[in-house]
Amino acid sequence: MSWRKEQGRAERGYHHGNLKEALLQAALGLIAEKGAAGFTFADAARMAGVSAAAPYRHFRDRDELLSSIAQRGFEQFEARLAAAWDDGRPDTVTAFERVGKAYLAFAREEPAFYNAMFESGVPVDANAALQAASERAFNIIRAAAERLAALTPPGTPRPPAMMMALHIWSMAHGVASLFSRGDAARRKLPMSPDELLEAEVLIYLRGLGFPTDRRPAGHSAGPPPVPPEGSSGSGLPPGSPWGKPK
Amino acid sequence: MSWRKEQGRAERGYHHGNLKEALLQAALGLIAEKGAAGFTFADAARMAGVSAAAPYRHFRDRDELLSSIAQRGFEQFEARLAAAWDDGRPDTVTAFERVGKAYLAFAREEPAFYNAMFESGVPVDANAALQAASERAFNIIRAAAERLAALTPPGTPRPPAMMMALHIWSMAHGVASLFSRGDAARRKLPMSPDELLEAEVLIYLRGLGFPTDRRPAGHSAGPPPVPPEGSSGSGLPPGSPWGKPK
DNA sequence: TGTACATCAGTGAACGCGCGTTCACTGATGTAC
DNA sequence: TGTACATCAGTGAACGCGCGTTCACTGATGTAC
Repeated sequence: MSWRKEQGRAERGYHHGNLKEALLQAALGLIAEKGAAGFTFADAARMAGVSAAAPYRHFRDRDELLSSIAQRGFEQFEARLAAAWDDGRPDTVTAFERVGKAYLAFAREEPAFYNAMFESGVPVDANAALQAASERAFNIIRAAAERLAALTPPGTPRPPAMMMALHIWSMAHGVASLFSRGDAARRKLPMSPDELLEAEVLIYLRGLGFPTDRRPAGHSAGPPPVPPEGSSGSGLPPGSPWGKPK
Repeated sequence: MSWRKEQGRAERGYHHGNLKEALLQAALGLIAEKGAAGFTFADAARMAGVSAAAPYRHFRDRDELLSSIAQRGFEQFEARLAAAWDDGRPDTVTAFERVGKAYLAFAREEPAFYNAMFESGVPVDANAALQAASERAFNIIRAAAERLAALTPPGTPRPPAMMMALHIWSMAHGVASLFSRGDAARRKLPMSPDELLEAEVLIYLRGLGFPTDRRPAGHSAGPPPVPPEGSSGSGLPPGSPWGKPK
């Protein structure tokens, strides 16, 4: 067919130039749209404007592409969590809460990454680079938990720092995957996921002995305290979020 | 082929007798094995020992089968949560914690149902029966949260009961989906998911003003208090559970 | 009790489809001299 | 600066596969009389 060159591929030559990157981007878009389960290698090639055989020059198979995405996701995740933590400034509790929000924000804004990282079935130990990236991300939360642990008021029983890190992780993941993901499966809520998580973390911190309705000495304005009865979320229709239709 | 009758289908006649049920069971097994994403209609037929066309007599399509499973899952889930709640006996806090454990137990023991209900992408509002079933299940948690709310010591700010219900749900779901599912994607933990969730809930309850290291007056033995530093989980290798290989 | 017949729940062959993967190939790029 | 050549990144045709779905069919069951 002599029209090959004129057809769409006109702008680029025979070589794509940056196919690996283009495939990652295409896959990311497809995952955001249909979930990691529904994404196919062939589709990614098509979206990148390339034949179905071309991706094999850059990825052994579909799984390798998927785990590359997960890895990149963990790297960006780490960066965002680290920025939110900001080494505990201005104070540990404030920074800790900010990490929780950053977690949610990531899940909301990067549903494709989040999906590939936590819901695609890619085993974290599939390859060393992926595993290292995921460890670095978790270490931000762990470091934060350790600082928090060192600060808990004496007299209050508290779990090991590692457990606290896992608590914050599961709270954030729970809220994110039930209510904050970008796809259609998420449940409807009578409040924002951020409000929900923030209140949850605040109650948790209070349970650890931190005063949360008044900031630790030396810090003025912070996130609002646990919402009292009657604030957003109450007075709304009593339907179940598991069953809320629209 | 004249051997048709003698081959495998010998025990049953031309009619299966209970194909609908057999398909549901087959699908459940397949989902447990490969996840809802990897389950196919044809596979379910094969496992039920029936031609690929037979399922169409009982289900419009794959999605209808899947949402039937989700619905049945919510029904069983409700039953287990209700049994755990036991109308708040012997006391609200104890029963509340038992609900959390029942949640985890369900996720662990019925990964296929859990998957279909929460991770398969089946929209809860796909059909009225499914939605009703999921609502009934959530209502157990909501009822428990309401009783808890009515009991919170005065003076402690607390969120609406609905929000408390969502908190317990997301904690349980977070732990379940990260650490307690039956499939290969779950992360390794330096402690049991039950311990993790129990401590999390206890700290949360303490944050609501409940005394958790000593049971409310009138109740003797209960779950252990929040584990102090040094209990299970500490002193273990400092690796990240996101990256823990084996 | 027996028979005719309607209904029902399966069969198996066929179809179109898209995927993953391989293969010999070819156009483009870069480099040695 | 020019040319020969190796290397690289794509092509497109082909393959086998399993899935979803439809179709006319047929064996089994139940029921009216």
